[in-house]
Amino acid sequence: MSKKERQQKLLQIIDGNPFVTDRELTRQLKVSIQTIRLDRLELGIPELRERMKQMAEHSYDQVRSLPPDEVVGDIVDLQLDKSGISIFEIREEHVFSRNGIARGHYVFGQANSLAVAVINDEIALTASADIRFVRMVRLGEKCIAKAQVRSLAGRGGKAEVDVFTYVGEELVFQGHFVVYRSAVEEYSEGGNRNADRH
Amino acid sequence: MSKKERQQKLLQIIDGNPFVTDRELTRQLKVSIQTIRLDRLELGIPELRERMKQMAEHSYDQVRSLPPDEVVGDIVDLQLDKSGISIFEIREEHVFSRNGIARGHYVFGQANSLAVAVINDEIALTASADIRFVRMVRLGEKCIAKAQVRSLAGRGGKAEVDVFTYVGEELVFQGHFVVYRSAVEEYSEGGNRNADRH
DNA sequence: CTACATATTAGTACCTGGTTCTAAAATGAA
DNA sequence: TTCATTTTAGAACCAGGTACTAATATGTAG
Repeated sequence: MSKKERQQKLLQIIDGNPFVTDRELTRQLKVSIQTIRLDRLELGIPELRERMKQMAEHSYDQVRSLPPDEVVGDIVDLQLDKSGISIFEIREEHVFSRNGIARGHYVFGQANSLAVAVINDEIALTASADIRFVRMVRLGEKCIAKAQVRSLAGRGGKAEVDVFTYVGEELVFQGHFVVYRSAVEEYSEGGNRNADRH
Repeated sequence: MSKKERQQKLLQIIDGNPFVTDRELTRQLKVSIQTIRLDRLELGIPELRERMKQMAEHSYDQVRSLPPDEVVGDIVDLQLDKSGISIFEIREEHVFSRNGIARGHYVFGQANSLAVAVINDEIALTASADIRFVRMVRLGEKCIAKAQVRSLAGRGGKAEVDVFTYVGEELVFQGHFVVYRSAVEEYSEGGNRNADRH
């Protein structure tokens, strides 16, 4: 095996399992530990502990900045039981890698989260929805979802919410949501805008 | 400062910054490094490197188990243009932290992904859907989605797919999806079961 | 074949951030 | 005072390295 081949293999192994020590690498590549270390040096791969530290710091930053929270999208305006607006930017993790088109359930998720948030109730649950993906949404586009409460029964009843999602002037998604309110055990998909974060 | 107070403070500091070394802690708490280590021992707090390792492994597991990929759920059976079955287990990251109920767009996403995957076409795109959350899904429950292709127009036409999602015997979700096939630029939400992973 | 360059291996000293253990000193309460 | 608890000190050891020096292999061009 040539040096290049070995270094390619080394990259693969570490990519496949970043938690591998140099000692384990000597076993897999059948070269001395010094060679492994020279290879890492040439390839700019830091030592195991540094790799773990970077991963830990990265995930720590992510946890701080990206709370995997109740809502998809930022709710920028909310008039309870009336209307609401949410903004959601399509990033790498939301699209099909092949063509850069947003995965439907994110677009749906933004609308759904907003529909639930706009209903002023301890527990609001989506019961059903009628939706249309009007045009596909691409990586980098900013989706602005606007919700309007259409009808509103009393506590324990159902509310109807229409959501229209735009990119710029263009309509990309529309949905009609039926949301149940309070203590409804039969019907599913719950949420609460006041939910404790973390 | 009493021992208890100090240990409380130590917990706070490490919670606030898991990357702190014992040496830094001696400065902040004004006790010897041995005391810090005895405190960590009593409190069951592992050493810095172990903390970093755990964080790194945790985030690595998440990345592995949660490929921000084309499909939500594991497709276990697929008869193109006919039917398909997908399994999806509701985990921590899929539920509202407050009540452990699955967020709707994951349940939707499983069904949607399956509806798109079952259509035998380079690019299949969801055009619209009519869905109902029959009962809420809770943390730990395993959703089994079954898709049936109801009608199938030729290439470039539209297909209709029904998806029923069960937890055990119970129906939790049902959806009727209209999926467009091939080179349809107007209609959105795309996917391709053969898409390159990674 | 020889000479030279490159690649590989070996070995030592040293580093961080600890653990484990023993033991001495300080502190507090009965 | 006496005894228990708490705190500090110090030494040996560990993993998983870095940094450096030096010897040995291996390949390749002339």
